[in-house]
Amino acid sequence: MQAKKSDRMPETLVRRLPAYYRQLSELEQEGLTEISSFKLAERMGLTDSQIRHDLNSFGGFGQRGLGYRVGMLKNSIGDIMDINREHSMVIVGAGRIGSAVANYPGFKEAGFVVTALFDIDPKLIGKKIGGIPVLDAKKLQKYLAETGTDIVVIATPASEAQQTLDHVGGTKIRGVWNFVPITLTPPEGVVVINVHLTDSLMALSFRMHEMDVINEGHPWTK
Amino acid sequence: MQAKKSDRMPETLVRRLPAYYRQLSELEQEGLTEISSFKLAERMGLTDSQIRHDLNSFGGFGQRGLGYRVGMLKNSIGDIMDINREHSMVIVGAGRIGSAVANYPGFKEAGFVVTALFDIDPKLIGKKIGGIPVLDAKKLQKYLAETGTDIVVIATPASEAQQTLDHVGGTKIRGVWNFVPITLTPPEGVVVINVHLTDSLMALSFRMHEMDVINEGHPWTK
DNA sequence: TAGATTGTTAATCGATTAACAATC
DNA sequence: TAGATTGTTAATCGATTAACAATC
Repeated sequence: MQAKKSDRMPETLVRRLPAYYRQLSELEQEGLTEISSFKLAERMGLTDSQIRHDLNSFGGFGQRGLGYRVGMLKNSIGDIMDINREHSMVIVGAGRIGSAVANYPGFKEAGFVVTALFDIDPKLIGKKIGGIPVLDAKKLQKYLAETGTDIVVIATPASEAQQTLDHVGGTKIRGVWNFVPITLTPPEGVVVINVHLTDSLMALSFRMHEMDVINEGHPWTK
Repeated sequence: MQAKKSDRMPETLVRRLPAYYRQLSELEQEGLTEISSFKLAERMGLTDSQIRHDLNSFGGFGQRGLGYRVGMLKNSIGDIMDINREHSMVIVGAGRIGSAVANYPGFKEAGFVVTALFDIDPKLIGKKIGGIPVLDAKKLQKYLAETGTDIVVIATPASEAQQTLDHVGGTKIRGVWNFVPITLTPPEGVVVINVHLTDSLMALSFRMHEMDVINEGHPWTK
């Protein structure tokens, strides 16, 4: 049965889940064991009502009169996001973007481990980048079939990105993390999350410009 | 006069602006000179109504009966985002995150040029990373005062990020691009855009897990 | 117990979509 | 002109906020 789109959680809520997780980790490190929706809201710049609403869309995690247990809630949200286990990733494209991702710290400590890079360039194959071996891109499908890889990171030239995604569609991979700044069409049953860093910079530029426009009292439309 | 929050464009719309720009660039490369809201919507997975609505919040760029001029619209959206000029950036923190950003291609071709990295480590000061000089972090404020730097990229250890942001608040810098996975409090008059890559990975993990949960027919709440 | 705080429903707000007159 | 497509207002949809009974 094809899942209805309405079964999926709203994007706005999904973006808040990692923020909850991060905040709860910080509270845990501070040694706090309980927190109310009101205090959590204050720290995160949300409303208490929204937090209770968000959490209750996954279940009742709190105790009336007391609030939420920090460790228990963190663990529950970890279960919901399925990050209380290790995920393995491969990076397709060992150029500058792929190298930057391979060298990026923080993924590993969050439990996302890069096991291999793939490239077509014979000068790169056999080398290591950030301690991770670069393999022949021809062997990608075989590698994915033989290993329990969870996530494919796309870091190819723009011209190759859709084709790479289509290839991945033929494997058991169901998650793709795309760094290439183009609009991709995901194969059936594959989740694609885009990281468009240049878009993020443009949004920053817009907000800076918007501030000027507002301060000058000029509306956007004449 | 303090700008009302309501003067600011909705976040959902701001996230679509770079996507419009990117799509129009692709159309331009394909040699198309006109496009209707209907065809643009089809390519982008939006509705024609939404596109007209979005564009009209900045002005009337189309011609009834004809559609939109690709080049003209791209240029107009570029003006709105203020990306029809070069932006200069400095990166604070020349560790692994800062290096990855400094080595990342694509920013430069989008007109965002990194002019310097800053670090406190004497072993790094004086070196170059991705062709960009690493300067002494003590000289950051002076550098910002003397140059026309537009954007500060924060890539410090988590413990230093808020302090770095507070320092920046005392300069003429009004845009900060933060790669550190903590919740920062922006000084008055400074726009902060966060790039939380680990959050993005967690959202991917959630969506993959959600697919399983839906397919198994298990609701999130019992 | 009394005070506190959740879980949950109803009210509000804002964003998206539909509709159509204006006009190229 | 007739057909096409915008600009713009009204209707709808969905997300956020408010309110309060349940209960720790």
